[in-house]
Amino acid sequence: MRQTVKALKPMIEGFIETNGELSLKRTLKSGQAFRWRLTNDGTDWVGVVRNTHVVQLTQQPDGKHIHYRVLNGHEDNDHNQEIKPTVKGRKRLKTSDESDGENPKDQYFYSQLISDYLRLDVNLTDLYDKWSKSDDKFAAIAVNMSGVRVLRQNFAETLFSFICSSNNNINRIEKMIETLCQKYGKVLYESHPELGTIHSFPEITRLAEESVEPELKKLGFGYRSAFIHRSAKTICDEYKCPEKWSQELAQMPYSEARQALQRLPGVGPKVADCIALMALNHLESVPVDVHVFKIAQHMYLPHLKKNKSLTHKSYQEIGDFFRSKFGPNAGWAQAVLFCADLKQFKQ
DNA sequence: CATTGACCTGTCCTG
DNA sequence: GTGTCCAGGTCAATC
Repeated sequence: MRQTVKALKPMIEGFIETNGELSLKRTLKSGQAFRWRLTNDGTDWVGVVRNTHVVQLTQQPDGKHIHYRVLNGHEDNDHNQEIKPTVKGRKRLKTSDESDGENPKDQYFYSQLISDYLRLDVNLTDLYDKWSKSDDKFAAIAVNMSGVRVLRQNFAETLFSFICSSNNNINRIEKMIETLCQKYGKVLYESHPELGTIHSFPEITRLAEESVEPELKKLGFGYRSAFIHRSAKTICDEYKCPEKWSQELAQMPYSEARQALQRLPGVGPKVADCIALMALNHLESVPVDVHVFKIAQHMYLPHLKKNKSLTHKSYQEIGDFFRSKFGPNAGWAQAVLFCADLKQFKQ
C-alpha cells in the first residue's frame, strides 16, 4: 500500500542561480565528498547537506542554474536542528519564485543552506581570472575545467572520511563511509527508489564508544578501526564539545589548526590539510597527495622528479609554492588542477 | 632529523 | 583459481 501522507505536504524545491560558476559533477565527484550519488539515469545528484538534509541537485541545461529538492524537508522537527548557514549569500543567489504556492520562508532558508554548502558566496570567475593571470599553465587548464568548487563540509564527516582515505582507494573509501553511516548514523530518508535508506554521518560521541573498534575490524576497516575510535575518543575526552572545538579550529590560524589536528591518531599532514581546507575554511591549505605531487613534479618543480616519494620537506615546499603562486585561496586552485588531472575528467 | 617499511583489505592483473 | 601489486597516508623504528 502506498502511503500518501508525505505527499500532502509540499515538497521543498526551487532554483539557485550559479552564474555558470558551478559544475556539479566536477564538484561533487572529485574526491572531496564521498557520499554524492548520481541517480535518475545520470541527471540528478543525491546527497546529504549539513548532515541533516537529503538533497537532490540537478544542473539545468542553461548552465546557469541548479534545481534543488529537499527530499526530507517535510519532517516536523526540521527547524529544530541547529542548522544555520554560516555565510549570508549574495543577493544574486536568491531563489526564483517559479514554484508558486510554497512557503517562501522555507525556500529562502533552503536555498541559503545549499548555497552555503556549495560556497556560492565566492565569486569563482574572479578567482579563475586571478589564477590564470598569475599562471599560464593554470589558464590553459582552467578553460576546460570551469565550475570546480571547494565545498563547505561538516567537520566530523570530513575528519573520519579522510582518516579512511589513507593508503586506500576511492571505491573502498566510499563503501567504508557508507557502512559507518548505516551502522552508527540516523535515518534521514527512507526508501529512496535507487539508493534505499539514507543515513546521517555518525556523531563523534557514538564513534567514541568502546564497541566501535572491534566492530569496525569485523567490517573490514583494518588498522583504521583504531584510528577512528581513538580519534573520536580523544576529541570527546579532551575537548568535551566537538562542535565547539571545530569552531575553534576554524578560528585559529591555519598552521595552528593543522598542528592541532595532527595530534589525532590517523591524522597526518595530508589528512589534516584536507580537513582544514574542506571543513574549516582554511583555503590556503594545500593537501598534497601522490596525485598533486606528480602535478607539481611535472608542471612546476621539475627538480622534485628525483624524489621517489613525498617527504616532509617536499610536502612543505609544494604547499608553499602553491601559496606563493595562487595566494590565500591556493587550496582551491589546487583543487582545480587536481580535478583536471583525474582520469574521469580528462577529455 | 630525514628515510624506510609495515600496515588492513578489496581489486585488478598475470600466469 | 592463486599470487601480486597497488590504492588520494600514517606511524614508528632507524639512520
